[in-house]
Amino acid sequence: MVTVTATQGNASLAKMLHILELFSEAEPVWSTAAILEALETSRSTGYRYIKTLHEAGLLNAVRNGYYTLGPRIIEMDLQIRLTDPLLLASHGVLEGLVDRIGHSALLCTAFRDAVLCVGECRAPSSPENRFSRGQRRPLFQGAVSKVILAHLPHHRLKAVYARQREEIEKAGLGSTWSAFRATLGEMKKDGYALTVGEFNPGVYSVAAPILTDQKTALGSVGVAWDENERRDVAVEHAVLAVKQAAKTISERLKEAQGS
Amino acid sequence: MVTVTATQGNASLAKMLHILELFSEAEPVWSTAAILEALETSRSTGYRYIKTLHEAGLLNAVRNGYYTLGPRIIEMDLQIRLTDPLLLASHGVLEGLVDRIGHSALLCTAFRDAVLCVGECRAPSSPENRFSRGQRRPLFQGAVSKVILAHLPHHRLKAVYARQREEIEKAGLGSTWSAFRATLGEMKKDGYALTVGEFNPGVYSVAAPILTDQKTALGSVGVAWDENERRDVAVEHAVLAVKQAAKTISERLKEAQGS
DNA sequence: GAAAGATATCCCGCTATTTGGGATATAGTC
DNA sequence: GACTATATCCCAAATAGCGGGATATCTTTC
Repeated sequence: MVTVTATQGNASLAKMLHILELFSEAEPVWSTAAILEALETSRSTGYRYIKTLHEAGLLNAVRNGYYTLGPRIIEMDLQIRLTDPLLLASHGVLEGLVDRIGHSALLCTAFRDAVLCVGECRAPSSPENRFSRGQRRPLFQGAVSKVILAHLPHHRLKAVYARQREEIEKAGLGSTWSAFRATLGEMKKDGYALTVGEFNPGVYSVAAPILTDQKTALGSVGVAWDENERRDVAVEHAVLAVKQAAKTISERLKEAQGS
Repeated sequence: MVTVTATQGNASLAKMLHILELFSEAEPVWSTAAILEALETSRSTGYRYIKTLHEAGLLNAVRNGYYTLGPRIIEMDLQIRLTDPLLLASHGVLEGLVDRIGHSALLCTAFRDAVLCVGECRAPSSPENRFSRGQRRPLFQGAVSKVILAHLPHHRLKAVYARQREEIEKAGLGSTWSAFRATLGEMKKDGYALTVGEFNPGVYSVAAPILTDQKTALGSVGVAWDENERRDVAVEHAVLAVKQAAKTISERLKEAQGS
């Protein structure tokens, strides 16, 4: 677990928010006692934090003294779904991709030093997978991630490299800054990324960047399919379709920006 | 807008969280300046709050000095979707309802003095409506709400009545506590609620409660259709199907509880 | 329906923490 | 690579949160 770094001065604020980080798929329900222990604070303070979060709707009391993440989160996610320009601009496009390629499509965006899936459209045949909205993915594996990485703004990229030099080398993206930039430059020139079995074994993935006017990435669109699935889809065809989809979304975003 | 009541002692904590309440469908993007003004606090403090929320991922920096709700919310919503017992227990059931009735189905739960939609399954013909996951609905209008209200635990109901006496009377649920209880008792006996055009004009709605062992509501399932849509579905049929669905979900929850 | 057992809130002096105004550093723009 | 706007840092003062214990509220049990 990554501890949220409270820069200075507002330790209690960050500490309170840290409670939200405790909840996971494996441990979705926390007792007050467990929260208090995890916080390493006095009973009073812990209860106060819990109460505040509860009043804000970010925590939900289930049975006696047990909490889960709260309903306000569900509400706020809807608020985002209704207003996120990226998501709105992709309406219909993902569906179109699925129709054309026959495999599941994904919409992603950068989040910290990772990539977050914000939209998806599953192919009819496709099994329930782990690529739903809200899924976090590593920044250095998989086509949707790599293609975003390649189109990150200058300084963002530099900051990422400083923090993740080791991971970047491990992912085979270059052992020096210039090698790293060269690898990404190649991808940038192609305008798409293709990976095989990086994030999930045996899974093909093709992705293209959604770009601003300044040619930096707002996100990416991609399709993925298992190597054991029907292979009659030419990779080139997928590349074209994905690039087309990305372009459509990019242009819609520019329009929305203008209005 | 309902101001979150900070009980005591932790005003700054609540104030920070209040920033999240600023964002709405109508105003999804806020400038730092506007946030600072809304907070009525010093520049330093406001920036600190924003920074803390930003570090927690609850705020997202878009362009220079402008924020939207952050990606962590999307992640946490997934975390809830993957673990919420109510939602998990309803998997397949909503789809079954839609197949049987031919109209859109809804899964709801109580939240503060309102009802929150947490799941939906739209009928193929059904238009994009406003009943998605995350939508808040009044507690005193519409079948899904009323049926939850009728099965609220004793003290919850009393508290609600104290706060919302006026609204309750306006909704025709009774002008005294005993009349209110009588109205709800009727509904409780029936085991379902039927409303016509309460929340949305011209919309029929049938709902049944999802109950615990103690016969208090964890939520409700319902179906809704426009009066102008195909009317060949007998209301009685819908009632039976909805009650059946609610029963199935209730039983699944008990099983899950036990294991 | 009333009592026992938990769970959460309140009280209030103390002191650590946040506060806030201005200077400074960073990021984004041209 | 220089400029403007945005965000962070610095530090003294004091406010507002902290914590230990008592109390109130809710839940369960008989």
